[in-house]
Amino acid sequence: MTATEPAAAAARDRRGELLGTAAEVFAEQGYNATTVRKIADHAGMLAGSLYYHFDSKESMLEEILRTFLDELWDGYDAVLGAALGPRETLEALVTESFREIDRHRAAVAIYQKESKQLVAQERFAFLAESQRRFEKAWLSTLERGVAERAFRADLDVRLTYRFVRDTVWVAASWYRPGGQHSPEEIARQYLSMVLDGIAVRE
Amino acid sequence: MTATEPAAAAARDRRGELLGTAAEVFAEQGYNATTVRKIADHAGMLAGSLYYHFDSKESMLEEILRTFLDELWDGYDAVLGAALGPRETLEALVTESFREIDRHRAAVAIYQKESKQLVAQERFAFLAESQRRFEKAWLSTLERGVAERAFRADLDVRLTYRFVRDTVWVAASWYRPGGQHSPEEIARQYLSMVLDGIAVRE
Amino acid sequence: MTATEPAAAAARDRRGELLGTAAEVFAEQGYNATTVRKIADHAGMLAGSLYYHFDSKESMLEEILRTFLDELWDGYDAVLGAALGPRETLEALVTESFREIDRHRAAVAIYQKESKQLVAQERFAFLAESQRRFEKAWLSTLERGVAERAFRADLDVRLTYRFVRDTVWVAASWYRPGGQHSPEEIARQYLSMVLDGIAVRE
Amino acid sequence: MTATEPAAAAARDRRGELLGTAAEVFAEQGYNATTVRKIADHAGMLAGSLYYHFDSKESMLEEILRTFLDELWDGYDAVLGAALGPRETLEALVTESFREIDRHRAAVAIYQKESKQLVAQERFAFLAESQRRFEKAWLSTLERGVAERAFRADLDVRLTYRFVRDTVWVAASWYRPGGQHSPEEIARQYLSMVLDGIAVRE
DNA sequence: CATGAATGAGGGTTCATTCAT
DNA sequence: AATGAATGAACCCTCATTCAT
Repeated sequence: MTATEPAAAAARDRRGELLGTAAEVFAEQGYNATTVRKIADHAGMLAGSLYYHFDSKESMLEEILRTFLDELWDGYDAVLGAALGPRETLEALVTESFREIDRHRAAVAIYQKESKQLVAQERFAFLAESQRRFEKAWLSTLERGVAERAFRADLDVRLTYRFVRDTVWVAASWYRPGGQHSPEEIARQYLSMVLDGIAVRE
Repeated sequence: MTATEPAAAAARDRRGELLGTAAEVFAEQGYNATTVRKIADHAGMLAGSLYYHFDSKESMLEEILRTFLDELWDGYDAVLGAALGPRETLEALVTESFREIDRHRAAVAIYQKESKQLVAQERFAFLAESQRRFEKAWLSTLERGVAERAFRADLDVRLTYRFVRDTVWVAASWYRPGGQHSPEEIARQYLSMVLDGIAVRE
Repeated sequence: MTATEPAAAAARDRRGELLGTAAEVFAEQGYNATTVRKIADHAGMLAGSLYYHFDSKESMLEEILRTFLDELWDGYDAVLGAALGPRETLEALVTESFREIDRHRAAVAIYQKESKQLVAQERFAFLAESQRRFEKAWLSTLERGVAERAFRADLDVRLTYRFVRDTVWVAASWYRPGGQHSPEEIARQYLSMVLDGIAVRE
Repeated sequence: MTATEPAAAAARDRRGELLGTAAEVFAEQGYNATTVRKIADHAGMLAGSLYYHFDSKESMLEEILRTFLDELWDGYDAVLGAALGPRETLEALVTESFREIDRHRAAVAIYQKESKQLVAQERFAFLAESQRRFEKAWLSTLERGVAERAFRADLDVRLTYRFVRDTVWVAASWYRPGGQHSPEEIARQYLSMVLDGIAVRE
């Protein structure tokens, strides 16, 4: 270890802190409505000072989303590589999603709200790539489930995909970490509704 | 009929057209990212000309949302006043919601994306009022359903409320009117998933 | 007399009315702060309609000021041509000025407030011409008065000119026609102060 | 003394410079006709840069007028608190006024031209307050003077108040600091006219 | 690392003016 | 004569960004 490493680690931490602050403000006010000055206020510095740490407001957004998606895919890939049955896969994906919402609430909220406009930009092409992988993972799981009679035969798979996807991620808009339900508990209840429905079985 | 009535009707139509155009652009690009010039471009006029018809960009947004909510509540009130059982009420509310998404897709999308920031403003306090009524209508329907054993006894009613609410309205982000499914058809499939779940019954 | 003359007279009257309205608004709110729309509102018509009667906002201002100055000079020329002594000339000019304030209060107020900026424009060069004649008339009267020992020998004539000029015209800013003092009465009191001062003579 | 004090002093100076520039342009062109860009041009910067120092064009105007009135009242209060006779008070007030015109020519000119419209606004209510105090100070001085036989018994005190007030302040429209007459010299001549009149005493 | 001051590109809005009806 | 709708230039202001200190 050289003497510069602790300094480098401190710098990394500062970046992380600042990104966290930025993510919170982006999530709460919307990316466009968030001024660089507001972020700086929350961080206790002046707007110009942020440019020592980051190239631009957009690069902060990019880093926030990239970090989130990298971690999300670490979790998803572990699930998808585990060779589970379709129902278990779906359960694991949903649970993993709620865990990500718990850890990256702000990033998820930003993603939900802004990704549709952002994908059009070259710089955020990685969002489209992620969406394609996401769709493929879910669709194949659902199709496998229908084929293996784990899921109902009459499902419109694309519609169901959108149903489950939205249903899970929109939760980021109201979820508050540290609330009375753990992510796993919320996942369990969501899965119960999605899998078995809310109606009483006759 | 006086001679001025056709002119007044024409003026109303023009307003309506312009609001439709504005709603589309707001929905597609986001309210903040939409410049008045973009709206004017879409309408084939200059930015300043819009101010002959409207007081401000914000007043356009307000009128779009007010018109949508007024119509929505016309439909909802009819359902709620019909004294249906809880399951039928839920079915009717969901179906009505998809009809509104069909008729006011842009307004619904705007509502979904912007209402959280907007309610903080005095001018958009009517959104909060609508949300309260909305929540009350759904919660009471769900509670009634649990009491009457139409819905499962183990439901977390608040969680279920959010689940169903989001599930329905998020559809506005991908729904395209004139597609292959009618709103009623989509409502039917959503209801099938929400009520009976996607898993095969053993 | 042809049949068109009454119509022409009516048109002249309408112009006069509109100019009177415009002058009032200009005087009250300032020329720049007065929008064409405000004038039209006061006249009970739409902004565009004014352009049937006048070429531009500026041409309204010009006509208001020209009409006022024409009448003012009619009065002044009568006084100056009457071959009075310097003190009597001064008294007559001041009295005439208060009569003009009474008749053209709005125009005088506009003149006071705006002429300094306006003279720079070609179109309003007539204001400069009027100011030159004005200055000449007053200076020569004062100089004559000093020479003939009607006015004090120690007067700084230019300073006195500005003193008397401002003192009189500024009255337009608070004068209200139809108040308790007639213009002649106000003139008398002003003259008493200007000629004899406000201090008690020992 | 800390190290930050010189910086704070420099910032104060910059504000002062900019306000001086703005006041000059406001005085010359009128508040409404003055664009923020023109001020910035005179200050050698871009329009947007002014907003680093000031909240708005209006706040610049407010600060200019407040600063002027604060200083004016410092001077007036000293005079009024000195327990002079009415004639000496009047002389001192007039002299003080010309000194203020000398120091704040631009602000006085702006005040003269704009205050009538401005008082209507909440933000400029302090102008009305100042006017009330001003009127009270002058009226009581004049009344005292009449009672103590320093001023003529036949004065219409309100009319005289307006006469003197206008007489003094209008001078700001032509006065140029650094000209051949000092403010005290001009005050002396004005007082001579106001107190003793311009006519020869018989 | 952070500040203070400035840049420059837009953004929402106003308004005198035009013109077909 | 007057209306209704539109134009286009300009205006005040915001904000991401830069940079010397």
